[in-house]
Amino acid sequence: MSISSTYTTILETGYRLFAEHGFEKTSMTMIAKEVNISKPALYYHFVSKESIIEVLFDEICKSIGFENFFTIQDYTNDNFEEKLISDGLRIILKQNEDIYYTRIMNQYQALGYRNPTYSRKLIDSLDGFTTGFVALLQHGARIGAIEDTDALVKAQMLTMMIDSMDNFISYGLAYHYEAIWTKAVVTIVRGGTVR
Amino acid sequence: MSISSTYTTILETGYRLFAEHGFEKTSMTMIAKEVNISKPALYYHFVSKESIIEVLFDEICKSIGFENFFTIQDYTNDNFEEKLISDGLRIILKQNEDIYYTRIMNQYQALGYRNPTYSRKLIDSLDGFTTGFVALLQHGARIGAIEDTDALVKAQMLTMMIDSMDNFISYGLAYHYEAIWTKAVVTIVRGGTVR
DNA sequence: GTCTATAAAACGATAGAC
DNA sequence: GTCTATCGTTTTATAGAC
Repeated sequence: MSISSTYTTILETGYRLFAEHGFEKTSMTMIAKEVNISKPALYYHFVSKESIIEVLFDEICKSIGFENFFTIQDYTNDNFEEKLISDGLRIILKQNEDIYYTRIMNQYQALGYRNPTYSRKLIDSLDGFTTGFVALLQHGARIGAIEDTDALVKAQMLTMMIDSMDNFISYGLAYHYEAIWTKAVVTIVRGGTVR
Repeated sequence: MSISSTYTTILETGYRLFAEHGFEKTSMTMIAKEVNISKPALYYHFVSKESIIEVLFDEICKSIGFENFFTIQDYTNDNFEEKLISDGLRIILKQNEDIYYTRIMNQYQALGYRNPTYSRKLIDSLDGFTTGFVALLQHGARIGAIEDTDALVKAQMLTMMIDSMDNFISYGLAYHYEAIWTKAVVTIVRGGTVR
């Protein structure tokens, strides 16, 4: 259809191959073969393998913002706890639909250890979740749905739980994620001050 | 000293280089140069690069058992909560001492996605923590230190929190880990049943 | 935009001497 | 146990025609 349909196909194919075999073990030859073009044609669209990896990362980053999963205005005194539970579970569900996501992110985390460009964006994304949860918890306190204590620590715990659940799910660990997230929300969000 | 001092040096050097540059970007030439031997000398001690990575993994796995951090018998009715907190914080402290640890484990996790030998051992290690926490919580309930509810879910949450804290610390995120772990222990362990 | 052909470098691993 | 020298393969990337 579009004049850059090849461009998109390359990105989609790269996403899959990178997740399956890893960045290093996925060669430009493999991608070209899978897309059914020659290697120089591939280099026409992307100046290097690294640039495919970079563009892919930016695309992924766009889709993982806190606001994509939580809309603070929709939280009321009546639905606060149950909505926080169900919205969190939606994230888990989304990861179950895309088995490649966490495998790819694991590799971007590794890149981040050596390249600040990647770590910066990953940290920003996590910060976005923490900041979002803080705002959500403060909203909850304002409307009288929850206690007004330790918002930052609670938000950091929720961020870590979300991240960790993604990780464990992608590894095929049969944990009780629904019960875990529910308990996290119920006890953490309700719970009082740390001594 | 020992006849296999070179063998040990290779492992230590490999650990550092693999953490710094990654498995793929660390070549046998680099390791040989850093150890100050030739490449064939390196191949005398290890039949392949993969075998260095494997031996390294087994060494690491030995040091991350639940029992290395938590001794159930030492938990009494008086010290239960505070000991669980301090023992957990000891794990965090240990990771701060070895900045390479999480970087290496991140890569073994990636290997595990494609090789069951690695994922099997990683999952066993996590299972060891969950099983250990269950036993610890049941012990706590038996001696009347905590409520006797949802031991498995609580144990899974604690395992995930430990794993996640390691991860976030290694990424340089300045979270309130002490407060987070304390709150996790206090609210999760004390807290009642999930509705 | 896509192709065939190829360059240039790096890699894992080995032969064979000492 | 360690060396020099080298093999065979694969990699990223490009020159140049269409």
